[in-house]
Amino acid sequence: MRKANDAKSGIGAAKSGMALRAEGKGCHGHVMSILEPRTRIQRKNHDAILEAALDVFSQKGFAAATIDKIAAEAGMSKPNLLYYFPSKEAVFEKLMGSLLAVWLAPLQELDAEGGDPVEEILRYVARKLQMSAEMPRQSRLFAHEILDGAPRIGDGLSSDLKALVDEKAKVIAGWAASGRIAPVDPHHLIFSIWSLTQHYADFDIQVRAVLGPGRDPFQEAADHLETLFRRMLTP
Amino acid sequence: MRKANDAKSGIGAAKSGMALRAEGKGCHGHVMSILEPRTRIQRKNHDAILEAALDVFSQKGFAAATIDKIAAEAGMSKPNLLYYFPSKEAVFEKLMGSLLAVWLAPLQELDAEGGDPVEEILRYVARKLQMSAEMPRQSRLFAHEILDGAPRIGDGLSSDLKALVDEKAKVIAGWAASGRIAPVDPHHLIFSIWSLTQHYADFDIQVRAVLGPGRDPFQEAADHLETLFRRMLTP
DNA sequence: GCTAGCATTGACCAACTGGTCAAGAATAAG
DNA sequence: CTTATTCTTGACCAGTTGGTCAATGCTAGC
Repeated sequence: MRKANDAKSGIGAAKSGMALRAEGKGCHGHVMSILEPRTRIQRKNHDAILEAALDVFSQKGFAAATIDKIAAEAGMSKPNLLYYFPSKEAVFEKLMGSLLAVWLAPLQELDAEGGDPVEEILRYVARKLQMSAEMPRQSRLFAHEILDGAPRIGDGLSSDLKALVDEKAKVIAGWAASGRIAPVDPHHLIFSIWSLTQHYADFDIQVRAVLGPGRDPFQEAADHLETLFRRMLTP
Repeated sequence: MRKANDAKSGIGAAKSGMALRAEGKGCHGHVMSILEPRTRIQRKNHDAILEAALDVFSQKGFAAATIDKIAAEAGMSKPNLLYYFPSKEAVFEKLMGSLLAVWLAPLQELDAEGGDPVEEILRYVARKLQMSAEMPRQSRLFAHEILDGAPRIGDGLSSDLKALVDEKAKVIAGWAASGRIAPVDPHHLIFSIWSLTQHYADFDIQVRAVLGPGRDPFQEAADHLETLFRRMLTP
């Protein structure tokens, strides 16, 4: 089934050293599989491809996406896209890698020293919901990947992500132990926040269909989730 | 992009009348596109196909699924599968249609006369979580479809589903108005229940990766969600 | 055990997809 | 202007996929 990328770990492996030009030989193939684009035109096309890839991949997932669609969306031919990226998988992995940090930034900012812990968590919830509202494509991209069994993120989950969550779980556990928030399992609290906020991006169609026209899902969600988490966390 | 199935509404349209045998003419093609299987062997193969289809469709979604894989999983050849169903889409729609009722049954049972409203809702949450644990493939199947933009369920969302949710939202609103549960937006309460319970099935890989080995996600989730919703709903 | 219709499948086809390649167009450096 | 390098793409290829069809195996009723 799989070709030959079994223990390839996908994302994490992309940011190794290798500063110099790489493949100085002729070999017309793709210029910069790993390096950042150098010239003006390279940067433009590189960005256009990733933007188009976000659009296409986030709609129906990896399998339904075609490099033809991505290339068309980026305003270029398929061979031209493959001049910048060696394969469809490479585009996907580069995209995921470049988005992961942004996507996890709000959790990174969750800090032990931030005033009232309840407000600190509420701020995280609000930020996360705002990201669902303003970056639904990113949310759906990750949702597709996880739902597919994370075959391309792979170890990124059990290494980087787990480490970050474990770290923040300790902070939350500290708050709970000191009675500054109601007792709660920190990991599952984080799952709940992810689940509830991303639901409004990932299942947007369902939410809108059920609510009917003339309602603003994200505005209502902001109120609802603040109530929910405030009731849940206030000691 | 789409072939020619724009206003086709998918699921709802499948259960029209047409009791008789349909297509009495020779025409070797698929026996019962609409009818239930008649003979012993028809029923066996019909069921095997739908079971296999659930397996394959739920893993990577509609696009990544192939009728070859489904046929192999069902222990038959591709033409044989296409003898029972006219197309890949038909298999998918039949599957969704046959599962939708089961999937929504717990919500159907949510009743105004059921003792304490908080316990009634908690029972719904527990049942829904149990379904995620015991029927993760069904959960993922629906998740894929909604995430894809519900192109094959189509109107089912804004008609049948909306009607059911609106009905139950009224019940919940009544409970809130009479002070038997804390004030809450009924629609968003239902979204929260769906989101939190199905999260453990749809994002199972992520949950397990973050929790690490040796933990039981669904057992922990049961405790966590009971706490969450009890705190949220107790007046 | 015969036959009519049900069940099954190998072979096939057209459309599509990921990826290659050689040749030409644009561009930057001298 | 020249030219070495970078960009760009039409044409092409091999593999896959949804779906068809004619031929054959099988079963039920007689």
